[in-house]
Amino acid sequence: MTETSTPRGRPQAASRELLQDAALELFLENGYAGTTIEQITTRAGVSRNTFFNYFDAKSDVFWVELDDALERIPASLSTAPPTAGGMQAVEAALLEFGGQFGPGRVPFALTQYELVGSVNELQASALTRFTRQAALLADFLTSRGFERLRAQTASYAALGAVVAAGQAWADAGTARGDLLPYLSAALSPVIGAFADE
Amino acid sequence: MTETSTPRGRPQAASRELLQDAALELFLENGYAGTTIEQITTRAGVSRNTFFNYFDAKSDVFWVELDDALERIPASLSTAPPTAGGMQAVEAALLEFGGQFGPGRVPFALTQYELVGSVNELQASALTRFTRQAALLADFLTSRGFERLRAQTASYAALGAVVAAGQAWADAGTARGDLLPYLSAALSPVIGAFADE
DNA sequence: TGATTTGTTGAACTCAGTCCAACAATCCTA
DNA sequence: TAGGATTGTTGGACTGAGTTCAACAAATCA
Repeated sequence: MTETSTPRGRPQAASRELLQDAALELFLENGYAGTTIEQITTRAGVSRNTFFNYFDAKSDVFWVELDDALERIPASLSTAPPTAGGMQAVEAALLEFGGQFGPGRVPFALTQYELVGSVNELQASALTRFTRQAALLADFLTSRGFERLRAQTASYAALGAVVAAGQAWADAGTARGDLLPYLSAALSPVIGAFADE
Repeated sequence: MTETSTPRGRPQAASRELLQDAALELFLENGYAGTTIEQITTRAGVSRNTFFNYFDAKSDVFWVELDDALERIPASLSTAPPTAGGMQAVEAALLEFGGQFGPGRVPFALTQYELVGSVNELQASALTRFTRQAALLADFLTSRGFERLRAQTASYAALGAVVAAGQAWADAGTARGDLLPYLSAALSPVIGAFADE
């Protein structure tokens, strides 16, 4: 599977995890905006530029956990039976996505989602992710016979539901149980609206 | 209405319109990313810092026309008869918003919406606007008795429809007629899904 | 005339992100 | 055991948005 033999050149002095740990610590101590890339790399024991060997942007660290979960959506979509409707497949994929989170696993981005409202970099990176996923869903839906505008609208609406559910769940604080109930409640009217092809 | 008497201190050397004209010219000539604030202010005949007396960010110029139209939404919402459903009021407000655009009036942001995908500042500023409007709609819907999560989801979905319609309309190129048909097509399933209170 | 108000300017600064050339640590081959 | 190739790290210089602040300029008002 993964590369087992010893790698070729100079060994890595850092890793995504190392930098991520340093960064999240600092985000908690000084806030996202109050943390510079230099502080992150200093704590990780490498130089500033090395950061960009592992992440494209400071904001990428903010989203790592969500990104990992988002990555599986395409695979999840492709396992949908061709007999099921497009929207049902989307619903299943998004519920599978949401099923990964619970009281014991709250992605950092969600615990701090108010930040997205106030930090430019986070807004930009949030929208990047939203539009990427929307394009993914919309392509899938068009491949299932949806007309373009309808596919786009349905995708935006479904992802909007995911975001709303995530925020409501995060707002629920320590009392929150699983994300799933929030997600399926938010998703169901949207799926229903676009399901009848 | 507006201040009629002569203003007190030093007269303005610039104006939003002056800077906007200079900026949009340069955006067309060199692209958004290829235009610096300094170039804008130089063309407008003022100094760099003066730009920030009139706009909070370079990206604000990109959205001016849309911002102007968005400003009227709260007023539009408040004119809705209390007898009408919340979603009907939202639909009416968004259609009124969309009704302002046609082949003769295509906001700059829409003619160049692909840019939003590639320029960080534009992504951030786009999401700012999206969330601001969403908060507005959600507050309105909660005031009409919607439960929070439902209000948020419906707001995101409705605005998603607006965005999808705007993009589809922009994609239609010179052949496009009014925005309204696109908008009402995108909006109708969403309104229907959340209408039955 | 001088005080007040409002707007403009320049300078210095922070920080994310980019680019590039020098260098360091490893493995592989002869 | 010495080269070469490979991979990663580092430092330096740079761009450009956005912020802050103090100095200055142009107007009105008393």
